[in-house]
Amino acid sequence: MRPTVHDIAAEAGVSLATVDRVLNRRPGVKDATRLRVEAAIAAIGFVRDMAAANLAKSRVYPFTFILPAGDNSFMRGLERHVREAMARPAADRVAISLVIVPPFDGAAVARALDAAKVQDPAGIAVVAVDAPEVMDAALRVQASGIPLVTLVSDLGASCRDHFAGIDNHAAGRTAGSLMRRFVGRVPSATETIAVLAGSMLVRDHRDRLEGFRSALSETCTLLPVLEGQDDPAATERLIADLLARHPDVAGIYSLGAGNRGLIAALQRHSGPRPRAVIAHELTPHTRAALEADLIDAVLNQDAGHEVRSAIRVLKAKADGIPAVEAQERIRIDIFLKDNLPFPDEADGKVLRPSGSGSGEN
Amino acid sequence: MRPTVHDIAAEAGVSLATVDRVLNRRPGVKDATRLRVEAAIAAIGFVRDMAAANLAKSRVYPFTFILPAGDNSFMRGLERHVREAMARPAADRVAISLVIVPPFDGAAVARALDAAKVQDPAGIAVVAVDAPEVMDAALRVQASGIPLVTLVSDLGASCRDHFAGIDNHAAGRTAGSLMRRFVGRVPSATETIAVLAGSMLVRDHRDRLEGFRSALSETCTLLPVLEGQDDPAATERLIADLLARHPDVAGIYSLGAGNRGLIAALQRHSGPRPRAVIAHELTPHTRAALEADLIDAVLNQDAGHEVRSAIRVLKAKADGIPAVEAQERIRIDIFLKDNLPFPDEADGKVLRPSGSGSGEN
DNA sequence: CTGTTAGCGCATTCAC
DNA sequence: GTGAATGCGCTAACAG
Repeated sequence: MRPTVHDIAAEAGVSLATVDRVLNRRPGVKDATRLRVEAAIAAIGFVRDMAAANLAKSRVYPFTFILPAGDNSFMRGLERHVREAMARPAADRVAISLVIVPPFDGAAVARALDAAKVQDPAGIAVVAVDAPEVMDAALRVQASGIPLVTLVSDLGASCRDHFAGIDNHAAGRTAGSLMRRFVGRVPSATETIAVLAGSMLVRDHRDRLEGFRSALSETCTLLPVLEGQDDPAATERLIADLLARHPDVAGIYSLGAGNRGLIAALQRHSGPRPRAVIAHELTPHTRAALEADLIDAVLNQDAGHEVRSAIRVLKAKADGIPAVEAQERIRIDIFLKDNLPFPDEADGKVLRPSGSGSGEN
Repeated sequence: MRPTVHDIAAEAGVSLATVDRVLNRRPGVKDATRLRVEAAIAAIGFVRDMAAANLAKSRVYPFTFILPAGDNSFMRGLERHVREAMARPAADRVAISLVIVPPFDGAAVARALDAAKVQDPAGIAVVAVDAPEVMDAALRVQASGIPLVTLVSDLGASCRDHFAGIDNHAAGRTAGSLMRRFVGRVPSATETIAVLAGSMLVRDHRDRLEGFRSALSETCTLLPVLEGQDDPAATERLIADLLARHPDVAGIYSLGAGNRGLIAALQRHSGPRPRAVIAHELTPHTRAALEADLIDAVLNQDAGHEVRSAIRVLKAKADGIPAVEAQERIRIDIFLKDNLPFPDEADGKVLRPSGSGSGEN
């Protein structure tokens, strides 16, 4: 049997209450006593049973998550993962309120932040829009002492406590590397590459573009960036036009959403498709396109990981624990047709089992 | 407040004990009563607090892990993750005994299995060697009612309850796809590709080779498979010889271990290196090689995920819960220089935070 | 400053 | 078949 608080108490010759005070760094213990208890803890190698502690505390962490509306598959997947976390409050003693705001609407996000603030939750997670009014609202949240985490899309580092998302510059570089390799090297000829973004107004898209450019450097010729506003219809028109105008385009990098439009355009296109098509986020659409050989690679951020990480960080911040940033880094997954995970996993509909997580998986 | 067993008891007009019997599907309850309790559970939407349940049970799961010795970096990483799990028994009420056996030694694995069996643990996890005596021992373990999980390298499906590892055929296909793309398409010319394996006697290597072949089909010419026995020195000789003999080799796929030898040979080689080099498992060596542009891509299986998954499955089996196979699938990670995770993560030395795991992750 | 006591939500003896 | 009582390891009122 592992040592318990009783064992510490016995070893140190004090009562449970004192042990608890020392354990939780609470005041009201003479230094000498504290030292004795700490010695006892070290001596018998005590490790606190967090499950029991949480049970006794019966503390709940009220968190607010703010997500954009719209039919963006990735965002809806994100929402599903949040709802999943809401559905098992048992596991982590978390009570999440979910707020959906209009997409790409800084004012709406700012209002939602202010509204959340007055509820005084133990923490807020928000898919940020890179606008001044959002930053102001974020600063107000922070000023009121509520931990704030940005999700997927970041704000300035000074306006939030943590960012739960991928390194978008690295993602862009990764896409660039793959593009270079996939397009192939035709000696002494630079290839033409097209980039499709949602909007250069959001930070993650800008970062990806920059990374992509830096990886391709002078290897290829980049056409002017197309902006589809993450809208499938607009995107389809842009891509159809591109394919018509540049039959020789060797690769397309879609760094935003609206991939349904891209896929539709590729499908409708009669000529040979570009040698390399790379997109972001594994959704039912991009998955199908991978399987149908319309897309060659998909870079993905695991929405489930991001949500769970955000929750862990918010809890840590709420408890005043510094939360090891390095451990909460979100990976950039690369998926080809051949290493697609099962639909349930990345894409998924299913809850995790009783155990822990992986992390984690 | 979430409903508790007391609420059920009140709602159904029975005692806690009866509620508990129904909850845990134990006999000794009249059908009519059982129905009433179940109705109450459904009515108030009760969900059992597993943390509290485990606390009350104070059950511990004694598990035995059997791993190969040797200086294989991947295996040592695996061992580190097992030790990590041993170090925090608090989290999952697991008590792991770790047994290290000589590598590639079927007889030793079989002996270790038999030795573990007599301890009567709640489950056994083993990095299998594909040999008849191991299968026999596995069957003996299963016959004695102890759940058995193979880790990383599988045995016949009939000899174990679960396999915690990647789909190696898919991994081979993935490598093949990447190889095809990385080598580039030189119209009307097939390229020469070399495959380096550890040994065709282990199942995962065979599976990878098969997948690789199927993905490349007639696109490339595969040289006869080199077998380095996962030994760096032998591997280095093989590769040096290969590079000398086939200066035109376009790609190398290293599907086993011993990558230090491969890397050393590439480093020493004076001429241009093959256009594409793909290896398995992210270790300090392959990571450094990726960063130094000696290797182009690394396929990886997350050892930490595998260990945690094995534990989850063993616990589920021990409790008689069927364990959702689909949720325990291990992903095939693709790493390029550009999307390398931080050292601590895949490669890592650090423990996870207090929270759950992402996934896991 | 320190100790006593009563739970947190659930499982498990034992009586009835 | 069913119920009352006790405890898992820890925290949080209260007393002292």
